[in-house]
Amino acid sequence: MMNLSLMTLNQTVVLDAAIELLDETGLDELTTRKLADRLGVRVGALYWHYANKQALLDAIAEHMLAVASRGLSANGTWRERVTAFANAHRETMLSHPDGARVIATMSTPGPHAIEFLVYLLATLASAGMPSPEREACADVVTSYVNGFTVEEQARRTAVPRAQRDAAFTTGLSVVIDGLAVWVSRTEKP
Amino acid sequence: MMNLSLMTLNQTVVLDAAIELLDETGLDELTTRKLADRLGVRVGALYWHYANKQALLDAIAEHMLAVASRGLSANGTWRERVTAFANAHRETMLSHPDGARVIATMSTPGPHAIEFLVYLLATLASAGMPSPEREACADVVTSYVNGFTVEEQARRTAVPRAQRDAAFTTGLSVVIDGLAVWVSRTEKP
DNA sequence: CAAGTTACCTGAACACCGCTCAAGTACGCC
DNA sequence: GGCGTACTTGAGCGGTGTTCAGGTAACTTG
Repeated sequence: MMNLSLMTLNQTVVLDAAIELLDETGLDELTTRKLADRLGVRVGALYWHYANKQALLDAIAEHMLAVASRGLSANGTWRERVTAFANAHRETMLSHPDGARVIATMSTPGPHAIEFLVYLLATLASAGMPSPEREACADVVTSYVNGFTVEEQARRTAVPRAQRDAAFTTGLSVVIDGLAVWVSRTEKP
Repeated sequence: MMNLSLMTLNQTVVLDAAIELLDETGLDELTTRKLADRLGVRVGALYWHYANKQALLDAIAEHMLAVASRGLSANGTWRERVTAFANAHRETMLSHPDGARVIATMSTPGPHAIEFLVYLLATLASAGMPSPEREACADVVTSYVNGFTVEEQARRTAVPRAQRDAAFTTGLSVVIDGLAVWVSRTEKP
């Protein structure tokens, strides 16, 4: 006896189905039972492959951040690289419904999440930013992107995409100009 | 027959009990049944006073922001006022367990939430910031504070409070320096 | 090839959750 | 005293994440 999809379950198959379901129905409708139905399987089967639902959501977040990391280049000025980081971060979150919530409520950052963050820290280091302030400055960027995008995606408002992009870009310029002040302040004396 | 607390239920009593329960157990344990137990009442009674659980959480958020607004003064430079706003925002969120989540997932901003935001917008206006950019700059501040504090409170990490305060203050300085660049840029020409 | 071990899945529950609503109770007012 | 309003109960609905003994199929081994 084989299941409907003629395919044994494994972590990747479950993950892909979960992402499909997320894309079609949003995070609130992503339940273990609906996921099991889609896979032609009973609920309990899922728990063989993922310890619990949060572990599955963490896997989704990891997958998203892996995609985001792929697009980052080591070339360009630090301003360009910070901009690329922030845009990739936001774009990734917006690429799935409730993607911002999925990433914000991630319980343990995986290797790709760390790699993603390290890119930002390395960029700030290359701009000459010393270490105690560097982490705080990285937090400014990630906090801004997170805060902006979570709210943007939570409100189902009819503000057109182009306008939201403009607001994000303006805000990002403010942040980067703030970083530039600190860079010049620490490299001058 | 009177209930245990010798007190008829009303919106304020329910709200106060909900805040107590939030303080003692956190948002995940704040359930309608536990709240009813605490009030010596059955679950259904709550729904006479609040349409649903989200309405009750919104009331908690409103109450928190009302407290936050009370501390804001109209005096000082725009930098001092933005700093006061950001500190009050964070302090309010940290004043209850999961307070950041409560405020971030607020469905409809009430009058106190609006009053709070208007303070920031008015401050930026008084600094000479013109209108299309002003809203984006306010978003930078609120997004940063939200993003920072949500993550700070979500991670139950053992980073000492003083260190988190320092990181927040450093990040806030970056943001304000960024705003200052835009202020001087728009008032000079 | 038979027996045994492992990997995976089912079936059936458990303990919760937010929410609804007819029926009951207590109160103030005419 | 009777009535109407304000509030609460009691019971239940449909949903959630999670558990686990027991089944089933496939691979390994003697």
